[in-house]
Amino acid sequence: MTAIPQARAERAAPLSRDALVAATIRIADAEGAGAVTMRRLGAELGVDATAFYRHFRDKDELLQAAGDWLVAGAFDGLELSGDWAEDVRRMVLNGRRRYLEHPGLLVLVATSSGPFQSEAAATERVLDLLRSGGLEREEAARAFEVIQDYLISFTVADATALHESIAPWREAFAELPADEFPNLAASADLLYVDREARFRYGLDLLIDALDRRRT
Amino acid sequence: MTAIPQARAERAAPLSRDALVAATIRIADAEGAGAVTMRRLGAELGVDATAFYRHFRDKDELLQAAGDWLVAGAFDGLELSGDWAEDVRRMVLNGRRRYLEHPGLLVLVATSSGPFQSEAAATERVLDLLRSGGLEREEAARAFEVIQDYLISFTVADATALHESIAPWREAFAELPADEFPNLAASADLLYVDREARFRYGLDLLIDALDRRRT
DNA sequence: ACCTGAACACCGTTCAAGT
DNA sequence: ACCTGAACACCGTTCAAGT
Repeated sequence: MTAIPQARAERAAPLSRDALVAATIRIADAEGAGAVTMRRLGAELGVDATAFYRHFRDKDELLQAAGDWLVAGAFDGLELSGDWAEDVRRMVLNGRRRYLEHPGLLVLVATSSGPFQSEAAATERVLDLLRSGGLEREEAARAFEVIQDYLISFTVADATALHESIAPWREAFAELPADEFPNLAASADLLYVDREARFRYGLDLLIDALDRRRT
Repeated sequence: MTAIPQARAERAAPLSRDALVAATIRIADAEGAGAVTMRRLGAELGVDATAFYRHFRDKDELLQAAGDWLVAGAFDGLELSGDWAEDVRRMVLNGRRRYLEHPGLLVLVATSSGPFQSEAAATERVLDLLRSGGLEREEAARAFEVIQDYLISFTVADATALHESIAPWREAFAELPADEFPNLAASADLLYVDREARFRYGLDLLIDALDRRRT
């Protein structure tokens, strides 16, 4: 399976791993991570909830497959410029865009464990870029880990926050006495406004520092 | 409530919000985030599971209170040096240490939403440090957000990973053909080894870049 | 070979009844 | 005023029975 099936498959086509993964993507996109249950999956595919267990050992194995699909597309549409720092930036932002196209699925998959098959190829590609710019072996390995964690952790948090409002923060901070919280009062209009800007700011910090560590 | 009660309170003391939060901390520390259920909480305190609802509206309100306690201690034991970059580093590492003393609780609280009361004071203190070093208003606000997200996101991921082995990653990568994944093969011994080193490396990248943005 | 459906051991939460 | 206990609407998963 390489693309998301568009049609709502209410007819009872033959059940398969791919059909279950596709239904998972559809439900997570439309109704959020919490909506992906065995019973919901069965209803989506016109099948009993427990038919699932003919194709996957348990729910975690389904999430592995779904996560594998999500990560496999992390470089889709990526165009490199030849400039090292700019390309690291493009790679990360491309992955982020891909993941935010499926926020519900991302949140769902984040609860899963273990490595995805497609992670090996992704790791190889990022390591290749990092080392090609002159980052030595150990530096590249650590940079890879930090960049990966930064991308995944922040984007999962953003995907989770998509459904809840950030208004509670702003309201809670707005009510605080300015004499007791002077810095907070002075910065209140800047906090919790734009999660995309926050992500890019931190990413630029990381890349700037890495850029200076190249030999 | 400012300290963790040590005693296993099997006797039926009068139920209260503090007693429920203390039991939550104890259970999460000892048995993990998943063990904190209404029925388990009731058993811990010698009380019916539903007695809980006399003191909290729902489970999320309990997690808010527990998170508030956790964040309130983020600066406990912190000693500053007077050097700006070193102090930013100490602040973040102090919070991380505090959170990793209660990994189960951290994971549990991470599923909660909304701001904690103690976050205001913590934000004020971090903003104060950032601005005192010469970071301008907007730069300080964004730096605060990135540092906060970095600390929380990475540490939650580490706390989650504490209970699962990282061995699957290393094994999966070790089996890959070296000619197809040359960079991965060359770096396999460096990946997924030390999460603490990874955290500090990324933190140093962020602080280095911020240090150079001071005026 | 694959799917069904009852069943089990769990969740969080509500509400009438007890004291 | 506070706690109990049955009950509800959910979970993921197992297993014997169907076709």
